Amino acid sequence: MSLKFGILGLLNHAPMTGYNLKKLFDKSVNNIWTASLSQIYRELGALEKNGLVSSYIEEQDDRPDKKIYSISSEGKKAFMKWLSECPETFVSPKRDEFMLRVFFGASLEKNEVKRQFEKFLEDRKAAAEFLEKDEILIPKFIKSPENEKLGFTMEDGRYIGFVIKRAKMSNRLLIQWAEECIKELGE
Amino acid sequence: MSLKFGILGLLNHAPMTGYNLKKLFDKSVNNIWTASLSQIYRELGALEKNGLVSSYIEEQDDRPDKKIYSISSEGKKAFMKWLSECPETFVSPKRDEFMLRVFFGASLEKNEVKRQFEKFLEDRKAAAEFLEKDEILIPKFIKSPENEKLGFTMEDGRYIGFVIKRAKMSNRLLIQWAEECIKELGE
DNA sequence: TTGCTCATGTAACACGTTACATGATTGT
DNA sequence: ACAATCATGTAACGTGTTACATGAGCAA
Repeated sequence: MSLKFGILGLLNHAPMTGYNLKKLFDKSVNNIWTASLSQIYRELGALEKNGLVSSYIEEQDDRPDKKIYSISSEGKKAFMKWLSECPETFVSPKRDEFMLRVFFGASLEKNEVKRQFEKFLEDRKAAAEFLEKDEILIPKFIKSPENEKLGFTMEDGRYIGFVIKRAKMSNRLLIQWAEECIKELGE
Repeated sequence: MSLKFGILGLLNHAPMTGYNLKKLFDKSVNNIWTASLSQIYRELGALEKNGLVSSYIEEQDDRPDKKIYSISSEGKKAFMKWLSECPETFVSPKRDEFMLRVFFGASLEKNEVKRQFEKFLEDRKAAAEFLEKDEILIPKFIKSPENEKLGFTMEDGRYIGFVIKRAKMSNRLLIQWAEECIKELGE
């Protein structure tokens, strides 16, 4: 239900192709919402049919032609409506495969569980490397030459900062949690 | 893909009906994996077709007859196979509507965003009440009369404890995060 | 008398994943 | 020589959500 609004929200900054949208998705909203290309194309088709976005073709000789999508005024209205109405529920569906494994851990040898936890830890530490080392910095994101045209403002930066902050905090927490679990499994 | 294993894992403790499965899901795996009744029935049908579970009917006079599902040896094998193979990726798909809102927060009035954050906070605090106040205690869960027959051991308790711990830690983190965001929006 | 619990499902729809197809350009 | 990037999609499948249908018993 929200992929729609993710797309509208990005198009609200600047018109772009489905392909571009996917790349922006991966770089920006990705911590929050994932989408595959085919999903995006399908959704764009549906949005166009409903008049929330419009498109035109930009021809290219060397590469496949581009189909550039823009948000319509209808689309802006729909986006703003969604954004401003406060949701009654804040819990989003959770489907965490690793946690399922942990839950059923007793059926497995302790050392095997431990090994899985250790791989999990590695994974989180790799993520930390990326998250903590200035790889994700709001000004960097906003002022990068590729994103310059996207019209992200400093005010956007504040909110993107909130998202990044949460990602960092969560990641640190997961590392701590995993370490404590491993320690408890250790003796 | 994992709903299947969630069901098999619970049936691995004791045979039960789809309806019971749903209730157990809600009480146990719910922090990790959500499933609706119709999903569970459909999945049980598929599992039975593939020989991973079997069922028999227990007739009742006052209430609708029960269809009780048990895990087969095939099912146990499949479950153990899944459980023991270490996943290469630990990131599960994230679709967090509230975070999407935050990401696009700049399009909204600051006070409106703040209001949404405050509702979010309330929500998390309500969850904290439940999580922190001994409502979720492993021994309580395992030794409750209703769960007695489910064959959860103390070893299960350890792992369920890990899950609960993470839920608590995450919730505390979210409260802290939301408070910091609200503070930053405050001035 | 209204709604919850028990207990089964079906059907339609929405959304997500994976695989396939096409084809030039650019970098290693 | 090989892979990645750019750029479009379609098709099939798998999973999740919502609504509907049935029907007794029990508690507020």
